[in-house]
Amino acid sequence: MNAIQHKGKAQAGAILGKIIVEKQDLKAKIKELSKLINQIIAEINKLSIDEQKQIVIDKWPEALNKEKKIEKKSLPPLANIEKYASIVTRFSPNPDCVLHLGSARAIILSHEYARKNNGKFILRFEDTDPKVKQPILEFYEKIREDLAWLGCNVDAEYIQSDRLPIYYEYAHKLLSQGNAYVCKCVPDDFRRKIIKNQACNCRVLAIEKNLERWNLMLKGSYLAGEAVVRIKTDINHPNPAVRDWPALRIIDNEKFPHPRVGSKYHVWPLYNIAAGIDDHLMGITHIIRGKEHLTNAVRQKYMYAYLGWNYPETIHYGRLKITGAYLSKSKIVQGVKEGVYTGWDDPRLATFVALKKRGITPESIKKMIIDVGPKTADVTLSWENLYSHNRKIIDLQSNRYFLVLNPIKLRVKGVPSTFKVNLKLHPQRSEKGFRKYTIVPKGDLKTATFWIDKNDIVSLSKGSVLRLMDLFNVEFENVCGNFVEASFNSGSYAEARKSKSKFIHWISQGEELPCTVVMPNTKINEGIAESACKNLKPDTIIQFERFGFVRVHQNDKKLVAYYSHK
RNA sequence: GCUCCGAUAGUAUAGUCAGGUUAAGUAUUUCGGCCUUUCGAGCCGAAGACCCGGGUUCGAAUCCCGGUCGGAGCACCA
Repeated sequence: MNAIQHKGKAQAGAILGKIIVEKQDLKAKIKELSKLINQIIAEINKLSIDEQKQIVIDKWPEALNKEKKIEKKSLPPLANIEKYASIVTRFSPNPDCVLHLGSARAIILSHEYARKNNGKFILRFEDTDPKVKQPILEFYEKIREDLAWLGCNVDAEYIQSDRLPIYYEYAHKLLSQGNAYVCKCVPDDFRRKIIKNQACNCRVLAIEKNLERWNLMLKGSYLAGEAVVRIKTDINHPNPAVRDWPALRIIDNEKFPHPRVGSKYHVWPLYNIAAGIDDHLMGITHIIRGKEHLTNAVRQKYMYAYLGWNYPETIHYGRLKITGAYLSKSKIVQGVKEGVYTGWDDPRLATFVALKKRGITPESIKKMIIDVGPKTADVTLSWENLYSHNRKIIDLQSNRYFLVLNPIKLRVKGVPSTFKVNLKLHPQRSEKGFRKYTIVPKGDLKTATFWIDKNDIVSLSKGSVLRLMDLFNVEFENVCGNFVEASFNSGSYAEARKSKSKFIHWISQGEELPCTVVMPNTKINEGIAESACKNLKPDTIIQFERFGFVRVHQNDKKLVAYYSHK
């Protein structure tokens, strides 16, 4: 058997492996077994491949039937599910930009894992930096819309800027325990010391002193930058970034008011204390976030230990990129602000609103992210992959229409009679109905006039036959000014197939509707669509045959569509 | 520089934890062919990968060590 698979030469190693798997008890005698196998193989390999085949057919006829199995792609199971009564995950964006493909992993994995395990999915806005990463009011709502579009419904929503008293309470607790201190050092001094494993002077202060400083902090006695609450960790921790991390700092609340709570607070929590406390209080069982947070987990575990909490399970996935698109919030924000992009939904961007505009379905994004899974390696996705997922979804639903770019008139002489055609809206689903056109030849020459694409007649010589799809065949004569001259050839589809004629799409003159298609690079294609497109509603995804899928954006006297992909 | 991660075809992923049933499975891509009144879909076929070097072992994609390359963190950002 093995010999046949390998062109008449059996492989000892593979056979040995197979036998051992089937009969574990032979392991002890492996050397003898190996010898035996080699002898047998030597004999078998003397035989011709046909002889080998015959033996197999005689003895094990079923062995040659290959079988194929189809597996469904799904997520690996979550770690330690059994430890928790129910699974809770969260997605926690800073509302400083719209969501984009880079966030897709956090959102879809968190949501998917929650749903798969009958758990809860929480949305938490992490808007605790009114200064450096200023939250912007419009994005709270935009993010909710993005999630809804993706089909990731949230079970609960929290906003951190509503929760400052909670963070204060725990800060107080940690200070009272002596597990945190108010540090008044200049950041540079602190850094210099901590790198050398030296505690700063504030670290050793009495608990009472620290609480006193904390009260002064809250009262507003310190200016921004003058004091910061630090969580004690291990001064000798190998990673300097872990040592005594900052938990709360002072921000000038007049200069930097918060968009939601204004100037109410000047002491703001930093990521690790806010997210750390919230994850516990909200009962998060599995944190799914980017690997840039790997050391944050280490930092937070100190705080969890002080508070007697168990740290949730974590999944730290790698960065996700897609070829040729910026997935950096700052670049997107800057580009939109400067007018480089037409808006958050500029087709060059990989924001969800842009993808939506281009007719990329949320299902396809979901499939792709689940396909990629939760591993820590960075991935660079290719658009082809996303398109392929999307195509599978929209191909089945999208109606077909004709779009003629580079229109030129085709005059067909000698059309023998009136043609009434029914063009299928979908090639595989005739139940979807038809587009109906009537072609009436005019004048003595019985002429019918159409719009066709200039590119379809470029290398044509006199006498070549073209098939107007679903209509009839014409014989090309010449190009005369703005017209392509042709004559009626026959109505036979079979003939066109047989002669391997080119099949082209067409629009009957008078049935045209101006149309522009915006490409993913913002280039604009002007052309005409068939009149049946008149009633298409915005957001509909259709396929222009021999061109590609597009999403209808506007349809008011002129059809404006965004190109998806082939 | 310090501290962590990671590396399977062009892209993505399975297999790695528990070494042998796998000369590496799947999707996409590309190329042939069939089919189809689209250059779409579908069907059939082909191409294409275990980062490198050592070690352990009868046997390594899998375990160990070293290197290379890539990424992240080292903020009073999240």
